[in-house]
Amino acid sequence: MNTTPLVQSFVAHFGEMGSRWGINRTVGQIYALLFVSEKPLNADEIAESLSFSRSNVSMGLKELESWRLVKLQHYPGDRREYFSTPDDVWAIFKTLAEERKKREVEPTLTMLRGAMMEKPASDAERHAQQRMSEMYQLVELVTTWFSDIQHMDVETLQRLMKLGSQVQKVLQFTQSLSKLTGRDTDRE
Amino acid sequence: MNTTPLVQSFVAHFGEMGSRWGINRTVGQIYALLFVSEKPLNADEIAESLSFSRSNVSMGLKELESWRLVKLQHYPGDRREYFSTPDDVWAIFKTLAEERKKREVEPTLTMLRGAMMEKPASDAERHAQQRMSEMYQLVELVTTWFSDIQHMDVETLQRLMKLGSQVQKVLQFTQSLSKLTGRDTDRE
DNA sequence: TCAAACTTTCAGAAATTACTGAAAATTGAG
DNA sequence: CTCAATTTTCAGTAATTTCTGAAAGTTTGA
Repeated sequence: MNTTPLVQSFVAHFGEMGSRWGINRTVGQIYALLFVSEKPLNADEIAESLSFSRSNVSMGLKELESWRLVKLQHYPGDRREYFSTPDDVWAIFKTLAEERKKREVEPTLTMLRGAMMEKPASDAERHAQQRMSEMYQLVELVTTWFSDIQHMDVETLQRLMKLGSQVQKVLQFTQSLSKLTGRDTDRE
Repeated sequence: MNTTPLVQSFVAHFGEMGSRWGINRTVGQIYALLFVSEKPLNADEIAESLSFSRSNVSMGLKELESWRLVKLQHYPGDRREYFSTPDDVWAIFKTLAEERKKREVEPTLTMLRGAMMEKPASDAERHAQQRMSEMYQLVELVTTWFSDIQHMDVETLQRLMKLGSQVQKVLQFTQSLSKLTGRDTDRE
């Protein structure tokens, strides 16, 4: 496997970023390599390209599978497993967001809910609960919204994106409109 | 410093989550403690509460300062520095998003721009550049949109949030409206 | 059922990251 | 300016995470 300097710098960048993220260097690099590869790669090809041990690649792929970020396929007459990333970048983004939500956001919300249920034993606890509740509301707000977006198709999304800061104007407009029509656009 | 079990579990959770994030356990715990604390704390109080060495707290606070997540204040007649987190959770969220963008997104975009400028030397490179360009567009789209949201005030934001999945409907509605009025709501 | 082809597991080694205590630097009151 | 209070730095150690090679496990075709 010959990797060109172009691909190499991309792969290296993902390695560095990966470790700044929760993901480790190896995993980041494997992902980057698969992302730009023209065709699916098997574990040995990956190991050779990145100069990792075969077992390290196996671990990395397992991790990527747990994130649902790689596709696995077979070729007739070849028993090896070939890996690739999904083509649609938006789909990749959605998967990533979903997975992070499950791993990072949900446990936090659960913990906060638990803490908020406790009877406060002091002024300090009352204050702590108040703060936790503020955090809870924000996180819920953001994730709800995020999941709404997640269910949009690419075209709608791109239109919404292009709309950009006008979202605010649109919002104000629909609100004043709802007063006229009497139909509330607000969920409350 | 006596920390109640309620606060302790909150702090512990942030420690664990912190390491799953890019931030280390110590930093996560210090932040959590400050977040729920009724009043600003000095470094010694933090060190005692969390049983960290004084120097570790110093490092952690420095890191939090670099993320602009803590406020520093002084009390008359007391030379020690007292730390707290901003009150407004939305402001905290914005700061965090801004900082992550600067540290993680910008460098990636720069790298991608660079790679995309290169003259492709092969079919494989052409394909790699195509993929990078797809990634670039997605990241730009999401960050542009994010920064639009960042500039909204809390009230508008909360209305938008409550609107939720109806955003899609609103969007479709405004689009059909623009055909009637001839005024394009689209930036393109 | 066997054996070759391939993948996974795992204990220990290597590398990285976090933490501490001691010492240096800074700060501000007198 | 001096000195005590406070904070920061940093070299060394501890803890954690990553990576490897060897061995065990699995799959499939003959």
